[in-house]
Amino acid sequence: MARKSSNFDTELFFQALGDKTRLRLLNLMGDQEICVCYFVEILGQSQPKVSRHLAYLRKAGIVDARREGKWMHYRIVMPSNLGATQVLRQTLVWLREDKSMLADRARLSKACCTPAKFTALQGAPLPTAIQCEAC
Amino acid sequence: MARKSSNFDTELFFQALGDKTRLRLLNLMGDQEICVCYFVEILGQSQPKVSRHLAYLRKAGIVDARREGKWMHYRIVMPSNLGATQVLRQTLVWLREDKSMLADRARLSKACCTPAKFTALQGAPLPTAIQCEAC
DNA sequence: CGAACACATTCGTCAAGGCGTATAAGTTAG
DNA sequence: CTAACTTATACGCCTTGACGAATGTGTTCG
Repeated sequence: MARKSSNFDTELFFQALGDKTRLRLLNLMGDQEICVCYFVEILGQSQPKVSRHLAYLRKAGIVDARREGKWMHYRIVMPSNLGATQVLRQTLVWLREDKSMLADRARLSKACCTPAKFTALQGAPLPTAIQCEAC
Repeated sequence: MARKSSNFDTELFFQALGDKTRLRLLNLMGDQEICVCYFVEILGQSQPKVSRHLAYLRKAGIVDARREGKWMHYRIVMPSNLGATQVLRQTLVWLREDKSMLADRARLSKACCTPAKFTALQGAPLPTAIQCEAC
């Protein structure tokens, strides 16, 4: 059940955006649905750390998860609150122009094109809806 | 001196927005410049608490202050980072539609029209650039 | 079944920050 | 100068949350 807009936690929403790792995760997701192992590989952070931050984003109503066998796929979902949706969209646009965020996405594209070079990603499902003309 | 965009602290920016009291302060400021004593009166919070939150907003580069005699006037300043500016604008639009935020602004208008009824505001400078046809 | 794998959660530690209270700092009036 | 006034800061207490390390949970495969 979707949380009612009147119950939306604005503080939690902004607090969720107030962390570099979480912003990087959101930037990597963009319009895609991404497997946790890709986050771990691209960010170079520990798996528990990534998982905790994803849980925080989920609690704030910014992302949602889907299980596919052993793998968990995360994607951005627009919040139940319209104002929050607008702010989130603007934030994603902002991130898109940041240099370090651009570098993260570049590494993700590379990993998607040549997953064989990333031993941790053997057999892992590719992000969906990725457009990579080099593949 | 304006802080360079490359040095802008994105985490601090969002963390500054992740507190109800600070959002209320930003909402009250809007396009105006407001005296601290008005914040204290309208929010019904202690003066040190209000002052601490204003200091946090200032540290995050979201507001600036101007001294006028005994009084301090605070106003919103757009951050040095363009993306942050866009997000902040969108956030202010969001707040404008929130019911509790609307009520805060209504109380501010009332206090501006009839400051004599608020003993704490005797002699305090009115917010500037306020449009109040009822006065 | 049990082992291997992907991910989530818990635990202990530590730093950041929110609050009330008290006090300091800056300004003005007398 | 002193007193009154407005605002800022320091202090102690407490909660939240970030981290690494260890452990738990859910799934697949043999």
